[in-house]
Amino acid sequence: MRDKDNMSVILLEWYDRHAREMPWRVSPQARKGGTLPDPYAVWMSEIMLQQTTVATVKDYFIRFITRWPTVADLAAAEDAAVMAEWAGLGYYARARNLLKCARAVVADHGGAFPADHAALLKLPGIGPYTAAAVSSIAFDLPHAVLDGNVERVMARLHDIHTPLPTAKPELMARAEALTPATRPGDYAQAVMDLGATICTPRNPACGICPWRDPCAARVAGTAADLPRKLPKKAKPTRYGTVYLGRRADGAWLLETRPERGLLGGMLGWPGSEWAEGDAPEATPPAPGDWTELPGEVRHTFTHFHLILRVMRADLPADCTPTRGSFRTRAEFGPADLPTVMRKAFDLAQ
DNA sequence: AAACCGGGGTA
DNA sequence: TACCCAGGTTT
Repeated sequence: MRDKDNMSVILLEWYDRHAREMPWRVSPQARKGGTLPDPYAVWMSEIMLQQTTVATVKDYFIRFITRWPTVADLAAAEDAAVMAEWAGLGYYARARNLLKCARAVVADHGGAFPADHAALLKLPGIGPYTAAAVSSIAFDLPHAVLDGNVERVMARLHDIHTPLPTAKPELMARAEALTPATRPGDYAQAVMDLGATICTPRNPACGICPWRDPCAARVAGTAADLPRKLPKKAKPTRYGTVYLGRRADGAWLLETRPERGLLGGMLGWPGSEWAEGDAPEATPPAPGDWTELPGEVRHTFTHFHLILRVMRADLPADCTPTRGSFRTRAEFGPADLPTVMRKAFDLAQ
């Protein structure tokens, strides 16, 4: 029962009955018939799924694949069009690397994703996890995927109490030891599905788990407490000011943020720096009768909380801004903004 | 090795 | 409101 081949067979039998439908996925039945998914679609979905839930990704994936059906189409896209389509999904470096990677696949690989794990790893935005996911799911090569789901499943299956990230090499070794030579692509998706639907962070459904018998943590009663994690440090709060200027024709004064750093390459409102402690000095991006809006914008990023004052002004038709540029109603919609900037827009409506 | 990157869901 | 989740890149 604990034999490696039996373990994978048991999980694959469960997956054959319970595989979740996803727009980028080929069913286990179709895969048994020899159909493999489009590597471009697998890659696109895996980039979007980094740090992001399936429910959120689905709509974005459909829009991207519909608008850019092949990697060559994406490689030829305008940078600003891709960034606007990505708005709201977060971690915007992913979108910049998405384009870089598409262009590298066209330039260096003749427009076809390589199957080889090492070649995938050299592409922008593709790390160990994504390289293993693409080579296993799209090409059925036996590479072990180790995402947060698999880390949790392995920690529980083997009752590993070492906290993350220290435990990562051991969890990887366990994941590799279990990866089968037959149907490795379905196996990779199966173990991640198991973590997402049965072996969940809280309240794992051990009673209906296909690996219930061999699971060491279920026997020890420690499943819900694993994996252990090193404590994280508290988030500081930063303060800042943004300026929402509107011209009589309805155009808004916006700026494109620098390529690197927070919200890199995205549209935003001109404003002050964001700093801890006292609110930093703020200079309007154009002369005008600026008034502070009631309320404030609160937003939390990965490593700090942000509180923004929002200033509003109606600007003259001949306004010459010192920062940013006007975008007409046709050139701009709030959906093009990252969430924190859209919150400021909502406050002004 | 540690810090830097958003947004959504749940309690 | 507070807390949880989670790969890749940069420094």
